[in-house]
Amino acid sequence: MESSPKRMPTLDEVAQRAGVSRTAASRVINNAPHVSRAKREAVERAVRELGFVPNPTAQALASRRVGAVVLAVSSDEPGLFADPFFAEVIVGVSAALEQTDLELVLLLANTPRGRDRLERLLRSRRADGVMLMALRGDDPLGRLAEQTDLPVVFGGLPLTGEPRWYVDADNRGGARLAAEHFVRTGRRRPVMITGQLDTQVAAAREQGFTEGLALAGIPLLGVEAGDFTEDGGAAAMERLLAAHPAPDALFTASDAMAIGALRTLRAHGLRVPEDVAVIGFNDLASARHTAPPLTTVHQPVRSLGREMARMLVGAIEGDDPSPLILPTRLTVRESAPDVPTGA
Amino acid sequence: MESSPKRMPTLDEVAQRAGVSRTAASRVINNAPHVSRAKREAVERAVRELGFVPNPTAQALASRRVGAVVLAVSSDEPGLFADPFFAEVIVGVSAALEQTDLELVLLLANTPRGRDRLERLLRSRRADGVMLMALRGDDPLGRLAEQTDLPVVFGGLPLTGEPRWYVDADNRGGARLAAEHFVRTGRRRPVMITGQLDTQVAAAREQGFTEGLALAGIPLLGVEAGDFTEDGGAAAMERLLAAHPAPDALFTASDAMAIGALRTLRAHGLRVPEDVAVIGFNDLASARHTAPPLTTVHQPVRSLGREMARMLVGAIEGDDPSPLILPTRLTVRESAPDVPTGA
DNA sequence: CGAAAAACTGGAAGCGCTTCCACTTCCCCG
DNA sequence: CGGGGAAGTGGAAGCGCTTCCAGTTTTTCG
Repeated sequence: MESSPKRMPTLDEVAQRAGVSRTAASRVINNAPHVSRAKREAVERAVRELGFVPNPTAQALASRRVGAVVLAVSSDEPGLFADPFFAEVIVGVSAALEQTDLELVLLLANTPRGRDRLERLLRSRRADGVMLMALRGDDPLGRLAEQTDLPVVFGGLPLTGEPRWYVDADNRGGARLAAEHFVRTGRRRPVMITGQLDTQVAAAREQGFTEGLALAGIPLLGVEAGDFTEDGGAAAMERLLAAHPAPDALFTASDAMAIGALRTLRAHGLRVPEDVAVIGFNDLASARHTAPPLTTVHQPVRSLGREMARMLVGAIEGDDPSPLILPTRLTVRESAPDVPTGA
Repeated sequence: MESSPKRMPTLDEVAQRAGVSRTAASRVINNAPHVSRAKREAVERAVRELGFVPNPTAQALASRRVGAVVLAVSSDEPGLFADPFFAEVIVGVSAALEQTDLELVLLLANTPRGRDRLERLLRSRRADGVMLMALRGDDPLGRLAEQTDLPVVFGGLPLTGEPRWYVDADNRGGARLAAEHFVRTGRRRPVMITGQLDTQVAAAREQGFTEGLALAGIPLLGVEAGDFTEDGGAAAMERLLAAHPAPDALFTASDAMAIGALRTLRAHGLRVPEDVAVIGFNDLASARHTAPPLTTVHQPVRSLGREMARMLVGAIEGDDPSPLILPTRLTVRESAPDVPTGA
C-alpha cells in the first residue's frame, strides 16, 4: 500500500542546519515578523540547500487551517456536471483562488455515495470552506450547510430560504429581458419551457418571464417543464405544440433545452425565427452554433465562479461579505432577431 | 482570520466514553481487526452519540496518507479548461474516485503562479498522487513529475518520452479512420488543420491521417496549424484556401477548429459536404449542433478520466498498472457522409 | 490436556508543524 | 543616560490521530 515515501527534509533539519530554533525557522517560512535579518537569511539558505517544502498536512494540523476549499456540485443527474456551465464556473473559482493559497477540491455529489461524502466533509473540517451549487428543491444539504460552522457560499439561491452568503445571477431580470424582447418585436403568443419545478433558477426564470409579459398585457400561452437537457427540451416542446399549435415565441430556461426545442420545431415544419422566435438562457459556446444561432440571456458564469470564491475567502477570513446578484443581459442572435418578424 | 472553530469531539473523547483505549477506538473507526465485538459496539455507539467524525488532517499526518489526489491541467491558454473535454474527464475521474475515499483536488495551472503551485505541490506531499494533463511540448513539469516520488499518471502522452503511467486515446488510429473515410468516399484532395506543433496529440493525429492517406496513395494537399480553438481553425482554413483553392476534404485535429473552419468555408462559398467533406476530432456535444452536423473521431473521454483515476489508485496502492490506450471510432454525420460525394 | 498460534489490548512514541509564553536584547527619546 | 516599548528568541506544549510493541487472553489441535 505504500510507494517509497522517501523522507523529505523537515523544519527541524532546516532549523538545525541554519543554527536557529525551530520556532525561528517556522517564522521565516511563514514570513512572520520577529526574526532578525541574519537568521532569516540563514534559514532561507538552509531551505534552499535542503530543498525544503513545508508539509501542508502538518501545517494544517497545527494551525487549524486546512488550506483548501471545496466546490460541491450536488445533483441527481450524473451528467449535469458535463454542462459547460460548470467548467466556466471552475475557471472563475480557480482564478480567484490563485490569488490565495487555497487549494480547490472538487466534489461531484451526484450519487448517494457522493452525497454521503459531501455530508461527511461538511462535518469533518477537511476544508476551510465550501461552495455549494445546484441544490435541488428540498435538498437536505441546505440545512446541513447551516449546521456546520464552516463558511458556506451558495452558488444560486436554494429554495429553502436565503442563506447568509450566496452569489446568483439575476435570473428573474434576465428572463424579463427575454419577455420584453418578444414584446418589442411583436410576438404575441409566447410559450415557455421551464426547468425542474423544484429549483430556484427555474422558478426565477419563469417568474421573470411571466412578469415581463404581464407588464405588456400579454398572456403566457403555455408552460412545460424540461430538465435542463436537450432531450428534455425536445420533449417539452412536443407537449407544448400538442396543446398550443401556433406559438410565435419560445423562451426556455436553458440553452440546451432551446437546442432540443429547435429540433422539435424543425420536425414540425416550423421555421425559426419566422414562425417562432426562440430565446434561451446561459449563452455558453453552444448557443452560437445552433441553426439558427440562438438569442439567449447571457449570464456572467465565470464571474459567478470568481465571486463565489472571493466571497468564501472573505468569509473564511472573518469578514461578513454581502450576497451578490450578478447582472444578466440579452445576447441577440438570429433565433429571435431585433427586427419584428422577419418573414 | 478565524471563524468560530467550534471544537469537535476527538477520538480521545470517543474512547473515554466507550471505556476503551484510544488505540481500540482508532481501530474501530478504521475498521481494522483485533477489536472484540463488545468494544467495537461500544465505540460505535459513542461515535454516534458524540457525532464524531475523524479529523482528516490528523489522520493524514499520522498515517502519512493524505487522502487526496490532484488533477492538474497545465496549459498556457487561460480558457482551455473551458473546453467540455475536461468537464467530461472530470466526470470520469470523479466517478472512479467515488469508489475510494480519495478526494479530488483540481489545479488549473495556466498562469505562472499556477505552475508554481503545481510544482510546489509535486514536492510537498499535499496529495497521494497526481494526474497530469495537457502538457505542452517541452513542459518542464514532465521532468519534475519524474523526480517526485509521488505517483504521476499522464493523461495523453507527453512529447518528452513515455512515462511509466499514462492513459491516452488512440489518436493516431482515430486520425487514420478519418483518412480511410475520405478515401472510401472518393475524396482525393484532402487538407488538414493540425494543433500546436508541440503537442503529442497534434503530432499523433497528423501522423495517423497522413499514414492513412499514404496507404491509399493519396497525397495530403496541405497542412496548417491551429491552436485547438474555433478562431484558430477559421484562420488556418483561410491560409489553407489561399494555398490550395479547391480541397475536397478537411480533417481537423479538434471539433472546435472544425467549427471555425466551417465558418471560413461558408464564407468562401464552399458547400459542406458537397464541395468539401469535413471531419473533426473529439465528438463532444457541440459536434452534433454544427451546420451541418459534424462527422468526427470519437474518443471515450469519460473513460479516459475514469481510467486515469483507476490507474493512479493502483499506483498509489503499490501495484504497477500498465499504460492504457483507449480506442477511438468514427462518428459519421452529415459533414462527411458515408455516400460518395452527395452533390 | 498442553503448547503454539491467533486474537486482543493499551501505553507510548511519534507524524511535522504552529504558537503561547517568558525572557532577553535593542532602540528611541525625553 | 535611564526607562519603556518593540523586536528577537527558543523551550515546550500541543494539533488529533496512527501504529509499533510488548504483553495478555483466547483458540486451535495434535
